[in-house]
Amino acid sequence: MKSNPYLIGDLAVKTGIPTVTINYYLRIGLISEISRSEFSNYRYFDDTTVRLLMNIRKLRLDHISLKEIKKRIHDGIL
Amino acid sequence: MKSNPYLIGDLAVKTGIPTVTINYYLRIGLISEISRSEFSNYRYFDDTTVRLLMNIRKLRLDHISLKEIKKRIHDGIL
DNA sequence: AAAATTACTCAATGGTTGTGGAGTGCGATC
DNA sequence: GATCGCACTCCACAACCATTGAGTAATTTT
Repeated sequence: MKSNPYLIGDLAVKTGIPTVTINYYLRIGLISEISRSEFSNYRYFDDTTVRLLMNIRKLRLDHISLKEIKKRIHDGIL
Repeated sequence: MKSNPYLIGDLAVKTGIPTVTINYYLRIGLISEISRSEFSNYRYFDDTTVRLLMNIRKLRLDHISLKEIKKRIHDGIL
């Protein structure tokens, strides 16, 4: 039972994080796509990605480093 | 959304129907999108659309008219 | 102080999508 | 024979997405 599909631009609208930053987070493996378009190679995301990004945004406003955030995600705290 | 998300190009790959034709089917209201990207305005589809298009393809190979197909869809036969 | 790291940010290239309008081949109708 | 409708098909435009390499300001490390 999945949720709504999103493309990267939708994530930006929903989270307030610019697409370039989200692209950066993808590049460093902080977040990842749910699946991909077979044809266009576009990345698909869903509501879990939105929630994760919102949490990341909060932590970043508290000056928590990306390394620490990555660790928390890996530890299942996020 | 219930199943995997698709963009129009994915539908073309999965059904063998060219994107231009799918676009035409959309234009005349034979099929419709499940939802849309808020940001890019791209159309999202899912597996129900894939199955519907495959049925349409079969009927079309049997020279069933689009009007008849549209009627069958409306009547819930498809 | 110099060098390195962090967290972005920008730019260029090439493929994808939406939209509207116009064109095409073909069988049916007048 | 000309016109009509059907079922596509093509075109041009603008916006979006993926990827890569490079740049940058601020902080940290050496």
